[in-house]
Amino acid sequence: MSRPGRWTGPARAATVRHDARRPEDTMSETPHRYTAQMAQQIELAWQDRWQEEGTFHAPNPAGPWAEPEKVGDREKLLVLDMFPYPSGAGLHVGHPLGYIATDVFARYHRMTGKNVLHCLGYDAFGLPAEQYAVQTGQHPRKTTEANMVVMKRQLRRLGLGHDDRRTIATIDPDYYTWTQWIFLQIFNSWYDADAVRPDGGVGRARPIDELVQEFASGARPVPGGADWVSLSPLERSAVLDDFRLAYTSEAPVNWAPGLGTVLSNEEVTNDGRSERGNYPVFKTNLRQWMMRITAYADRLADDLDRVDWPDKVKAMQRNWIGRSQGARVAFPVVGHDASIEVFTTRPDTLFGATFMVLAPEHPLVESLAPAGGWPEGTNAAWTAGEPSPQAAVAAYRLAASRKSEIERQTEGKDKTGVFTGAFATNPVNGQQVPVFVADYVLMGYGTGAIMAVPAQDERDWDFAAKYELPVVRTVQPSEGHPEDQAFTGEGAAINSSNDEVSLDGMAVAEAKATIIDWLSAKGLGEGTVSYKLRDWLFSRQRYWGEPFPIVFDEDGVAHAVPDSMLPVELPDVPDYSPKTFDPDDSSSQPEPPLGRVQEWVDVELDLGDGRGVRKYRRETNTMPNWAGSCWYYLRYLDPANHDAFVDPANEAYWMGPQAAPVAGAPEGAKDPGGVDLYIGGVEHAVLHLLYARFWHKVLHDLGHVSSEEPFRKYFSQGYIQAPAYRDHRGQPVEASEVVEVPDHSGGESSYTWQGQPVTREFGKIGKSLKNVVSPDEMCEQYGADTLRVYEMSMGPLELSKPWETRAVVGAQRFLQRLWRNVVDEETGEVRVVDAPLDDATARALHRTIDAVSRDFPTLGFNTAIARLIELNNALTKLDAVPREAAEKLVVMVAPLAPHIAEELWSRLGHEETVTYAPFPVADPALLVEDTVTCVVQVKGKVRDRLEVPADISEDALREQVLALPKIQAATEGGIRTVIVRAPKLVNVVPL
RNA sequence: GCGCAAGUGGCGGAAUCGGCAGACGCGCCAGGUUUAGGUCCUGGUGCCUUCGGGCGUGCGGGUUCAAGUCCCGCCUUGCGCACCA
Repeated sequence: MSRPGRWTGPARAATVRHDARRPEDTMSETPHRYTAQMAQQIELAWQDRWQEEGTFHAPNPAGPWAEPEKVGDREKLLVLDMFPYPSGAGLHVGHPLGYIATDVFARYHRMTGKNVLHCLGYDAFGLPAEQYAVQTGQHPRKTTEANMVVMKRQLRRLGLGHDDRRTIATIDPDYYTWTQWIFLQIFNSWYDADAVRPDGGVGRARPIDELVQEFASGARPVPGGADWVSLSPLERSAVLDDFRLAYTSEAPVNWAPGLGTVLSNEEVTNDGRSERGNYPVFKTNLRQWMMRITAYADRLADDLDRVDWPDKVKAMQRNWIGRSQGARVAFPVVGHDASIEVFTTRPDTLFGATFMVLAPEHPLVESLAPAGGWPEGTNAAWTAGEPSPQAAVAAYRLAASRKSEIERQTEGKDKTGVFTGAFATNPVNGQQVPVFVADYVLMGYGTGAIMAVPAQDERDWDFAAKYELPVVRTVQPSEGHPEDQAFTGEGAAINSSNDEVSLDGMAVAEAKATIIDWLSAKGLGEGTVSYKLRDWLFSRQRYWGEPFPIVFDEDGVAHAVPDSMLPVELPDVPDYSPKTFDPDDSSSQPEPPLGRVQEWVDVELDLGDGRGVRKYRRETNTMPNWAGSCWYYLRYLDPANHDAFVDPANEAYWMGPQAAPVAGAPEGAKDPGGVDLYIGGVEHAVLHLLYARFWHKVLHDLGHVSSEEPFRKYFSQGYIQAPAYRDHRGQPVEASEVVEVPDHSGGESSYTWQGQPVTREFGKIGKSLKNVVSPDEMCEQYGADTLRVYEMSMGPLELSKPWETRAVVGAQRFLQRLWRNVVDEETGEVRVVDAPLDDATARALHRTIDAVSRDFPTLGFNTAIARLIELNNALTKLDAVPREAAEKLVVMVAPLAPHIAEELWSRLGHEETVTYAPFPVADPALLVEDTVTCVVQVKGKVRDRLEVPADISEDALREQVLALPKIQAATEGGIRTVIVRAPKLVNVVPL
């Protein structure tokens, strides 16, 4: 290796010159020390150079930016962070944690020769952006764009190696053109549950035109039995709405008057409030846009097996989808045409069903209750003191409708209900069982009705106990099971036979299968699957979102705006604020702000459908902010493409399925493809991550993308918490103004704010706890490289950990020592020597290379930094640092602290950026030691140590150890055994 | 209540297979540089100790020559779900 011995700065290098130093440094004896000011100059200079040279531009194989010669046969790597919302408050030090981690990972892989795509855009539509605008009295476009400028500056200051050409924002018409286009793809599709997919699975999205053709030709019967040709456009539209993947329906939706908009189930907390703003949410019947995500429930659940995600997040998604196997069984109502359909996961316990329960909202409830008084012999406890079943049911339903979700919950396990006065027939044994209404059965799950089996279900047991209902055990409880409790475990079926079928003696699984077969054969029921997942409510009564590319004709039929007319631009309006109401006014109705813009709403268009120019009304709802984040990662791949949302070749290159499936995938699983590494917070586990998977699968079915999953590997990073302080009233006080008072007797420090004592806690960084630490102030006080190294050294990425500003100096000292190993602090000269490495240094260097190149790909940045510090400290102790060691160390530090690495790399005589310098490779010969310290134990406790050759034989080692004086002394009474694990350990066990 | 994850120095955290517990950093202690403070540098730093050693990875048991690591029971904290039939 031949390098200039002295730095001769290349003309274009960003290298800081002597004359750039600050006045106070000229007074000092170490004017060339790596200080915060020095770091600042270096960092800004290199950020400029990166931008000028397009250092992080990733070549595409196809599309407008095609550079196939630069792509070559390099392996690709797509590394992304979750789409950030450009907050008006700016970033705090918790935000960049993930961004820095992906950057280190991306930079490391560039040094291994991969074609790495890493970039970041802005999720700029949506409620928070709009609320911020309303608060500040400015148009959301203005505030959002201003926020993006601030955030871009903050991110740039951190030295993130993003391909800046690919920075997109959801609010750009060029972007939301394609969001609307994808919406129309979904609108114009239906889910054919019987269609065979190329991968052999069953069920996929197909164009709606194909369905229309099948209806028209008679190949597929029109639901309801009508003849397609004779249906009116409105009737056809209604039929298709039952098939489309995006459709309007009149259904109970989540209405938050305080927010002025409806919300999806995923945006409502389980205590019935809005996730954003914590407003009460009410169920109201409204015509709204829905997405048929339920069609994909199975694939969304199954395909989790093929992605590399945290188990916790997979569990959360599976839980949300809530798939359970069971059976539907019909119970005919006595003296009535109707049957009550129930869903049960325990059809094996049918013989133990002793009563039934309907949800208060169940449509049959009203007609079930017989006119007149209570049936003969009705238990007084069942009547709630009402004179008749109809009165009792009406009173109960009214009471239930007035209860909020919270009330239903806080009432806990105390079951309430009333008898409807009706009986139904248990199909397996002909027994007539009473039918109740009770709010422990939920309308939103299964069929909204259950068969109650108190012997095998705790909830039913509680209800039966309270209302004195019979209990029939149909599963033999295990020995010692209390008599007064339901038995939900495994056991042999008992009391379960009729003239045709007997389950007695069967285990649960066999009994289920047997009874389902019998029910199916008799036409009384069938095996089925039930899901918790509901269709996705997709409209919002908000201004700041993508307009729907939909117009309604005078009959009220929805029509897609033709692709050629996209985008449907969001009109600029003077009044963009949503109409909000008293948060508790459940009778209020949403009013979309776009509805106020008459001249935008009423249009005359030729949709190109042969009907010529006609009058239409535009859809005035807007899309939820999830729309933009459902596909942004695809746009990164080809942001300048005007012919397609992404060129298929670019999608296949960056995201296509890989040869080998992820670790842990089932045997023989096909790889789904997707982003190679996706890092973001776990708060999106069932929102963004589920919605994006759904859209991706639709796009896959329609042939637009080759990958089946958007995010092949997802990693959820922990949060950074910061100390927060409260005064005696419990009010947070400004954390930066708190003074620590050390306890001199060795106890814990106490804290004061403006002289008064305050208590400390650790919490989420933010305005509400007044504990914001901004990356800007860290960059100013220490430099971006120091901030990066500190954040990456705090601990494992997945853990939440406390921020400690005073500990940041440790990272700075490391970089300062690194600098000093290369640059003379007094003269600024490069001080490395062109001398060969001594043996110890060579070994230390290669051990570090080995460890670090195992840590970087597994996101073990904290341990990588520890090893780099060790090596750096070892070099510090040498009289002079050999060039080879310095250069390799600089290259290894570059992913973590890229600016100082670039500067040192340049001063060491390299003209090219260090970004693509090859990562050092460890020499295996230098990883094996000649001699090893052997630990000598007596009964498992360390008693001595011994330097031995690494290749020593077991016998020789045993002999040497037994000859040691300490061992001799310890084994005077004789030896029971000697365990030898050559060369590292010998354990002697005396008698 | 159910499910999952985690409990290691004063603090953040290290520790492929069961094989030297506490890497690295903060803090703290001592020394050096400095008029002084800070910065910076060097060294030390689990606890106890009669200086032999003893005790130590939430608690109690077990397996093993050997346990932070494996098994059983419990406690605590965090997260998720929460009448889902």
